[in-house]
Amino acid sequence: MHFNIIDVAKKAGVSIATVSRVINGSEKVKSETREKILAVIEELKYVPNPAARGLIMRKTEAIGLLLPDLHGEFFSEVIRGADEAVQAQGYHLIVSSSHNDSKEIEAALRFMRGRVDAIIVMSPQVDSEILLANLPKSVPVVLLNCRTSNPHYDTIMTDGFGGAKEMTNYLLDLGHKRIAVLTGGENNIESQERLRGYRNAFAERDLTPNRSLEFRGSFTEVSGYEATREILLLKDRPTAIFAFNDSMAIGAIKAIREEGLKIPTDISVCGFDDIPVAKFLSPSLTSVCVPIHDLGVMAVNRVFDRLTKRTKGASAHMFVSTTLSIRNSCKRINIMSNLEKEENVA
Amino acid sequence: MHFNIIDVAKKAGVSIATVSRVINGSEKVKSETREKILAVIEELKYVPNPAARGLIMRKTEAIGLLLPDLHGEFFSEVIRGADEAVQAQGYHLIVSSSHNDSKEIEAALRFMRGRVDAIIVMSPQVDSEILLANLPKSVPVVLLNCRTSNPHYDTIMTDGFGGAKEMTNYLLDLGHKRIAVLTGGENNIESQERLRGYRNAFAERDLTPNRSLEFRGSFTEVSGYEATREILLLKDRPTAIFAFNDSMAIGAIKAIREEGLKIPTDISVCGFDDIPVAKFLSPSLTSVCVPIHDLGVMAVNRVFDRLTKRTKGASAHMFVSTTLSIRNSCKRINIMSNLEKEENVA
DNA sequence: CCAATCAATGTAAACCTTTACATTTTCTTA
DNA sequence: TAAGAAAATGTAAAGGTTTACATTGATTGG
Repeated sequence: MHFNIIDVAKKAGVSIATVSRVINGSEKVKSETREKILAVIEELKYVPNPAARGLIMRKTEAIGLLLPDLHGEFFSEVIRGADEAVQAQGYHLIVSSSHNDSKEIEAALRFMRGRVDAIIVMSPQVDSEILLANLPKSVPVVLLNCRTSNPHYDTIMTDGFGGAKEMTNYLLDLGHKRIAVLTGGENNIESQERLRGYRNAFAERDLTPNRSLEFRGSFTEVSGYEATREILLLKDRPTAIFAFNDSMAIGAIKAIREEGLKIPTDISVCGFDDIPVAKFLSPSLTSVCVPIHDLGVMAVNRVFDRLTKRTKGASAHMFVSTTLSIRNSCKRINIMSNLEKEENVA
Repeated sequence: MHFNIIDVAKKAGVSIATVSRVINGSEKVKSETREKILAVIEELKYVPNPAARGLIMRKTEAIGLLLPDLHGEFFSEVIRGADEAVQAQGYHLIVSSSHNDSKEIEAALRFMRGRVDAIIVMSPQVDSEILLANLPKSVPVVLLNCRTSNPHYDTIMTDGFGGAKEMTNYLLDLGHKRIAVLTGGENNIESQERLRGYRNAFAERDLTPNRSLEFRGSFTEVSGYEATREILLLKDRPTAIFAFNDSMAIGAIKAIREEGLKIPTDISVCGFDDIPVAKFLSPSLTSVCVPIHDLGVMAVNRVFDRLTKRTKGASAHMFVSTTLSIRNSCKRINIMSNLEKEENVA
């Protein structure tokens, strides 16, 4: 059984108010009294109940973080960044996963009611309506890569369009024409944006990307692996595979290796996100670098801005740009030598 | 502003008790009344405050999970397993990281007071005393890979000793004699156990492992990378590197590649944990397979056992055994051909 | 030596629920 | 139709805190 503040007060022969005062360091308490109380606290190993305190203070010192999933390095990094930023303020993190399911989102958001001072939601799949309907009105909310344009909330979006476009341009510049893409889910905003970027890069060169080279994955290693096996069966094999995240790229690499092909000699592969392990793969993976860790930090910092300065100001909409991390998994295609080869064959 | 149960009661023209009854589905309320209340709840978008409910019910429907770190696939998998098991019971997870710092452990444990129904702690580094002093007495606790032999708590331990021994035997059987190891921190129980297993495998063959081949890492890619660079400088280079976790193995692979060496042709590498990405590396990484995800599940299940059956029974001490995941990063050394080579040189 | 001031401490309301017990309303049945 | 039972609803305490306000005791100035 745990003791409460009343037990401490009784044992120390004072009122609970005085105990509360020494716990919170505030007010002036006769040092004699203070020490006596401290001694009792130590003896009873009394720990204040933060839930009760949160109730009356309307301050929990916790931030809620709702992610689609807890699986893999991407989310792991977001969590780490958020946790870092939160700990720096003496706060704590309450993490939940939604699996892109509106019921789970609702459950998680309910759970957080009264338990957190602010909420960060990352939900690239579940659409506006459902999400917004469940968002609490009483605490600050930051939307991370959510498919909503509601200007009422603070939002942070990574530039999937720009990143994918840049990567596609890079591949096109290397001479690749047949570039297969591995997309995430149909209605995943991140996947959609990346697809848009990919297509746009082609369009700007008056090229039409081949729709039959757009393969549907689900941001998992396995889905990348399977889609790539299909791709490798194609008679006119693409010269490059652009996976819309690194996990799928990792799956793709495995499938390619199993087929006895060499990367990037036989086929180029690149990913998106630039998760920490990307640079350690072999060949090291060329990827679109998203500052994943910083995404978490930024979201938390935004939350604290709201929390401290009672900034009633208009909501902020941040756009996080990406950079290319060029490594060794993509190769220039020598068109001339290709032509020559064909000529030789002819 | 959020509404509370009193607002709902007023608006519906009933008492808060009745509102509470319809919220909790219990008791019999005239269906007419029930519907009216439900309508008001809907209208006001009322969500009960679980913190307040937790206070009086002494049940929060949350489980605390305290990990050394939130970084990387290993912890990510533990979290995922725990989250899965917890969600299956309609519970939620409160995750915190301690960074192996006793102050942070204390802070996290304080935070959890009154906020969780049970706590799972993984703390391979901070020692018994400090940990035990801060553990709550009022809720079930499960210790995951902690350096304590206190029989009072439920514990789950992975068999680091057995796993490392098995892997070392595997390497010895392949003909390796000079096997370098990359350890975790000095006072990390997991690292200690693995080191013990490694040494024991040698001892059982009446061999003495070369202490100068025990390199100190910290379970991170970078530390594995750096230690390996040192190793590669050795005049009498080891034929195999056994990293005590996969992250360090990944770092080792990078260092080896940078040196222009081939795995496993020039040097064998293996890891520990068998994180999901291990099988996707190239060469795919031979590793000691720890059922990471299941560790989380087991811990949670143990917690629910305590929570449901008020099992006052003696605490359980589970020992999780490992298996070898043999892949392509380790090669048999042909001792004969080595000898021949030397002879040729001579 | 008394009133005024100030420091130290105590009392009780508030935060938002749930629920045992009390009360009111409705329904049965003689 | 009245009494008694059953059903529906209400009242208030409890859970563990914080804090505005009240009270006590000591100190100071006249």
